[in-house]
Amino acid sequence: MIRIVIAEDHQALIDGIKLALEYEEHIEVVGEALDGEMLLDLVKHKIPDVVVTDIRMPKCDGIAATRMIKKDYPEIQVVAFSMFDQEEAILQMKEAGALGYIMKNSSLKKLIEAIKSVAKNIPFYDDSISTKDAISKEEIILSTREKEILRLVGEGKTSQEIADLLFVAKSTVDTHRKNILKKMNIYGKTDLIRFAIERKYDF
Amino acid sequence: MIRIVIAEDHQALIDGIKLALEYEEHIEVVGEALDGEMLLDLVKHKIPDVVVTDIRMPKCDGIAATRMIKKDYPEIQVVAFSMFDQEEAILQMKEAGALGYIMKNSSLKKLIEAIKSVAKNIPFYDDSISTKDAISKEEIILSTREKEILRLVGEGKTSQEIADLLFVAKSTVDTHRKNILKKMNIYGKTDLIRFAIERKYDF
DNA sequence: TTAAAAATCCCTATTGTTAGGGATTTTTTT
DNA sequence: AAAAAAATCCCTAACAATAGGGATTTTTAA
Repeated sequence: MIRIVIAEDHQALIDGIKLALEYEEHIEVVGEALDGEMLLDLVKHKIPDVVVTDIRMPKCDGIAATRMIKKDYPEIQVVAFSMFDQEEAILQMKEAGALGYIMKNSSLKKLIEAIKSVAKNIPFYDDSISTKDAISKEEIILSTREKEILRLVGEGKTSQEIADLLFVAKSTVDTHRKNILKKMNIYGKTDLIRFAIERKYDF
Repeated sequence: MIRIVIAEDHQALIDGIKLALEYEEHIEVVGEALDGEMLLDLVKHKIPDVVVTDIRMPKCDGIAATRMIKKDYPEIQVVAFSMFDQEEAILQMKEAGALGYIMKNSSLKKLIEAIKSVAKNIPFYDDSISTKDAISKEEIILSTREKEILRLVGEGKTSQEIADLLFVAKSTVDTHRKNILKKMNIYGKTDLIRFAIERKYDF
């Protein structure tokens, strides 16, 4: 379980991140801060595994906060989440000790990848060539048909409805569902509908 | 169905908004723009009902874009989604013709409320007193127990598991589920698990 | 071309949810 | 105190999904 703290000026973005992370089983948001001061306070009390922080923040900016965090808690990894194209900020953040850097145009999916990556001590710099091969990619090896069916499952369709749509037998759809469950290592506890809805943004 | 176009500098925020709106049956995202120029182009081609736009954007800012949109398409309503505490921007946006204004610290839920509100021609200014009573609130009349159970359903728990947690009989949980379905007017087509997951952010 | 992967189909059994009908007790509101 | 609302419980039937086992055909890649 990766315990993270989010520091971000914009509540809406925090909401979006939390919404995306809510369905990540291995990532738990243990705190959120709206400025650098709150962030440092939170880190002290929660001791998270990963800190995701905006660079521009009120009271104390992300770079300064990262420096202090890395000084007191070197084992905590930091992902810088910048809203701006500050190229020099990447360098400053690297110097401050951030292991991940996400650009303003990155998707939430990338952010999640970054969190997982830095948690394993693997750097993740988006839109940079230097570490592209180091990106943690646990490729989902679903076939085209399986993805198609998973999508339809996520849209709330039943096996019978999917079968009718794809002109195949219900038993075929059921078999695909079974194989998807196996590939995804979700045994019993949850059903595929939930999984499909939760992972919808990940296709 | 409210057809909307989102203009927003930050892809991650667009992702978050789309994620939240994906489960809003009455709102459809028909386009997204990363700058003001793209926005004006999109509006021309898609003619949406509502435009959600950031104020600070490359090429052409949200205020200027709003002015042009309201000039050519006065029936299109605009929700300004500002990342900054620019108090003067509210006035400028009002003058430009925006009917809604969401502050940087607003939740995505508020944004959805704003979209629904302006689509009905009702102004929505977050953190302002003037229009607070005009907020569109289709209150969900679920009881405390029902909300509690809906939340647990959304967490992927089965009726039996919920029953054990709440120290009641499974039949009680089932009855609550039935009543929730009735109150929410979801007959057959979808199941409650889906509904609960989809509305999770709305509690 | 041959082996591997993907896609197709069927069977049985169990569990879970929906949908219909009941009913009683507790709490809240008028 | 009486009426309304909320919460509790039970029954049956039907449908849907999971889990286990099989099997064949078509595609793709080595």
